[in-house]
Amino acid sequence: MKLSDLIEQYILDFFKENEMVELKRSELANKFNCVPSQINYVISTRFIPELGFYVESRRGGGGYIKICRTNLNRSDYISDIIDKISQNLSQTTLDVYLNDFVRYNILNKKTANIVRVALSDKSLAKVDKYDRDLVRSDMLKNIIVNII
Amino acid sequence: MKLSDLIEQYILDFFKENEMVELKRSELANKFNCVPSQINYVISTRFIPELGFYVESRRGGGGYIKICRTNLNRSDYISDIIDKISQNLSQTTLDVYLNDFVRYNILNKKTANIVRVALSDKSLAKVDKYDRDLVRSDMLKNIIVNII
DNA sequence: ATGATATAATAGTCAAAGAAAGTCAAAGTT
DNA sequence: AACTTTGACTTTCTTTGACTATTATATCAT
Repeated sequence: MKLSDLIEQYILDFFKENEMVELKRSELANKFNCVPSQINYVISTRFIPELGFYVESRRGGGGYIKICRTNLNRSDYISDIIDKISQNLSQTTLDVYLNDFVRYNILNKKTANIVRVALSDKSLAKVDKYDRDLVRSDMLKNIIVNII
Repeated sequence: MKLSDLIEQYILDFFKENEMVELKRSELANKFNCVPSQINYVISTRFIPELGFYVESRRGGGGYIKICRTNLNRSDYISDIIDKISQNLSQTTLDVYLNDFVRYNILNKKTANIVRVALSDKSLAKVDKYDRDLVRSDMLKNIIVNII
């Protein structure tokens, strides 16, 4: 598994117990034997506002990175999410969303997987490359609208 | 025997033990002393949904190609369907299939509906009108081999 | 004590380098 | 003609590092 995925998982594990995770960037980088900015990469690709994570941090002595998730209930989450899904949805970001949907019980694992497959680049191979992310976004939005 | 056939056989051998094979394109190319794109050729000509395979991949560091197999024999019904889904799948025909799937307990109603919405013309609005049926066909085939 | 300044300890940014896989068309085989 | 092999070029995602920005603490002058 990729380093970034490991770090993501490590952080996500905290959320099983907690609403909020506070970490020291350099410590974490140390634990995973990487440069500190790798942590920023993971956060900016996986702990995104669209999924209800918000991140605050402080530099200097005693600095920290705090990741919180807004604890929406299921129906609030659903009504919010459509607006937040941007016009462009990459395969990778879709994955991040789908994991979240499973967490919120919007889709079960099996269905999420079907959606993942249906909207994959492979399935969309015949769609113009530059339109794929647009189409994916439309599809996901339609799915969500329909669930409501 | 042709190189492509050798590679095909090599991959198929894994399936004797396993339902899923994950490989590194460049490693495999190396083992067979060929260019990496040869692997793509083998996959795209032999590991296709029509034959019960579902393929997914990822680029970048830690990338991979994952091939999953569905035992089409397990269900004559399904393999028939895949054969029947031609290159072109209209919205209407999709509906027919989906109803069948529900009847045969392959998908539950809710999931079938999600698929219906995801593959609808509305979701595919940004896809060239003349390509929609092609895309729909690819999507459904991938879904089918994936769910079994 | 007080305020000013330096120093150390953090975190952030951004672009380049790296590590895969994908595409496509030309050339080669059968 | 159909299928296979090859390779140059593209795209996607990750890792790294040099440089910047911010904050806390220590030190120094008054």
